[in-house]
Amino acid sequence: MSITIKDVAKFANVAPSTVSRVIANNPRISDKTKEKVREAMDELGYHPNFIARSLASQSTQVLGLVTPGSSDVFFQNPFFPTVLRGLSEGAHEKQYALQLVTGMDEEEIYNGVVQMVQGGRVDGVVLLYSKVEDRILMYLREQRFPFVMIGKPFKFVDEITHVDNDNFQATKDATDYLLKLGHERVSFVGGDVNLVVTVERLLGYKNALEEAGITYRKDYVLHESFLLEGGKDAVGELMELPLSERPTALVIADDLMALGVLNTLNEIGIAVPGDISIMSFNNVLVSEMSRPPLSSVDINIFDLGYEASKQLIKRIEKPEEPAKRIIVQHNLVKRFSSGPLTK
Amino acid sequence: MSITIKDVAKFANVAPSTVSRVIANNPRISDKTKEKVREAMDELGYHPNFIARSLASQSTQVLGLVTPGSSDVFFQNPFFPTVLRGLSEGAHEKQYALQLVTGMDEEEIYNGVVQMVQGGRVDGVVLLYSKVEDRILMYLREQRFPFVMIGKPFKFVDEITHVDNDNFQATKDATDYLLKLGHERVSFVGGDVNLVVTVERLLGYKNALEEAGITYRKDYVLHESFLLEGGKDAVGELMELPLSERPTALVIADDLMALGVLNTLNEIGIAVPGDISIMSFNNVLVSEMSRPPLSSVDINIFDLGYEASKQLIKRIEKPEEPAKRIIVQHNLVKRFSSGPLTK
DNA sequence: TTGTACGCGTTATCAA
DNA sequence: TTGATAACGCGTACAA
Repeated sequence: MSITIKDVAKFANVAPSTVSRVIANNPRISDKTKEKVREAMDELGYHPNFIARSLASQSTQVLGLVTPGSSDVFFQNPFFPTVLRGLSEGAHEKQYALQLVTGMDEEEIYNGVVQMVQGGRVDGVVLLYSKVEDRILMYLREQRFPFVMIGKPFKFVDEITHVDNDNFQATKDATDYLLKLGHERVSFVGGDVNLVVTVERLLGYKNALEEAGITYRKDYVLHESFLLEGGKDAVGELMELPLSERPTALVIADDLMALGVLNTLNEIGIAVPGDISIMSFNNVLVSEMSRPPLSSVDINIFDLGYEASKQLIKRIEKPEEPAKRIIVQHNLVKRFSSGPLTK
Repeated sequence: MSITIKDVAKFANVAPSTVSRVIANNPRISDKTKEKVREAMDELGYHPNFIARSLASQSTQVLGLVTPGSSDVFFQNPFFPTVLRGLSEGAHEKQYALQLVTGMDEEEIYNGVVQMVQGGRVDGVVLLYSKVEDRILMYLREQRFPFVMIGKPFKFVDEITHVDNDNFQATKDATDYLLKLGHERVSFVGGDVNLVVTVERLLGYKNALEEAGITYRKDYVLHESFLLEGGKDAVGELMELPLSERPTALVIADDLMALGVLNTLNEIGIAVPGDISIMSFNNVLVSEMSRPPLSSVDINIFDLGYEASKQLIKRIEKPEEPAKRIIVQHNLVKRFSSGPLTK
């Protein structure tokens, strides 16, 4: 068994409660006693027991992280490590630890969240995604448990503190950019339609077309999984269109998908950006290393994570404050996968 | 305040201890009482408080995950998400949660581990790396705290349970493969020399050369960071060699580095595999999508993680069992970045 | 088979 | 400024 507060108390000839106060740096303890107690702690190699502290104070200093149901594919996406780094840094600054919900499907993850929350394992939760329908969100809301979301809530936007990009504007910017390069047949390749981010981006895309006076075509809009395979499939679908109607530019909602597209186009002998321009999202590391390097909307993933943990901690410490919407800047990074229309 | 064991006890007209026993499914409780208590739990929506349980039972059902000091670059590497997925699955099967140590540098992470361990936050720890000198490992060893390592311990190999590839043999296989293709000037591009995996791979490389009767050249061995930039720098160094002495094949210790190499070679007009063959390690997702697709040694990263959490849980539950060395299989995946010597 | 009583290591309230 | 003492919610030895 390790050294407890009682051992320190005995050693320093004070009461356990006094030791506790020294740990909390309570101003009503004399400097002399503090000194004495701290020496005792050092001498004995005392470390506070977090579990006991949590039980007594009803707070754990731990944040729970919730990934979408398909956590296997989510982990694969370079988005995840970066957002995690941001979360980690934000949490660390305030001495919070990070705990992951494990589980293979949505059901398991839901149960994991309930256990975490009811079991008092965490003080708050970060949802690393935003879905159109979400049991987990509904549950947390019902419980009035502190949580923040990365992304835009589908409902209750001004009740839920969330950290998001302006995905509508970002996609509009991306689309505008391609339109200004002279492209008129611009296609949108989005991810899972159950994700709010997909919905928002699609709206931004449509809006850009509209303002440019270009008719929206349903067969120019594709939805695939946020992965390499998704990119391949997308190309297949577009190539079914008659040659004269094929898009000359693509807005792709994720770099990995874009990589898939790039490779598939390469295989069938279509040049980028010669025949087709590509603009994608996230600006992860690999986007720089593809052939050609991808033009991509940098959404500052690290900041999304960093802000999320900061906001959650605020929410835990001051639950009465109103919900906030934090917008993280985006900016277009133009590389070589996009260029002016050549024909 | 939420429902406690006492509320359930009152509701079901039994003692709190009886409820506790029902939760533990103690065989000495009659089926009738169990039934009654379970109904009460359902009725009241009872969920056990993990913190209280942890304090009483001195166990948390949480595993701690420790990344190397440079966690920012570690997170970037596609190795991380995959190993995490494995860890998560292994932990979830046994109802363990995962907690991350946060911290920006080695010092902070060390402190995080000490807090985690002394604070009783976790039942065991997984080290996701193996370094030549490691305070954290020394600390855990001194404390006799349950931990496992992914990779091969530099010291105390048969005292520490670890999950590893046979990196010596894997690199030997990779090198042999290139030698058999006719290459004689084979270079080795390794990662951080403080990592044991780098040391092991270098030994395997040397051994393969030796058995093939090829003299080892120091200037054919490079050490860079496990990232894209590392790959670029490596090419720079090799190009300083006189043309006739430049290697015709490269063994590269990481796919990301290999990607960097690939791109840099491409920029300066050197063909792969025409002029230089490349064989790399890890076989992460992007290796398939590069131009040309990378030949890579698949080290089954998921299994490394999965086995690690399984072994750690065993170790927690049966601390008296002897340490084990678990070897995860590797296999060469031949794609298009490697080919026969052409001159 | 079930209940009583205590301990786990803290924090917090109330006196002194 | 400090010390008793009672929570916090659960597990378990011992008693019944």
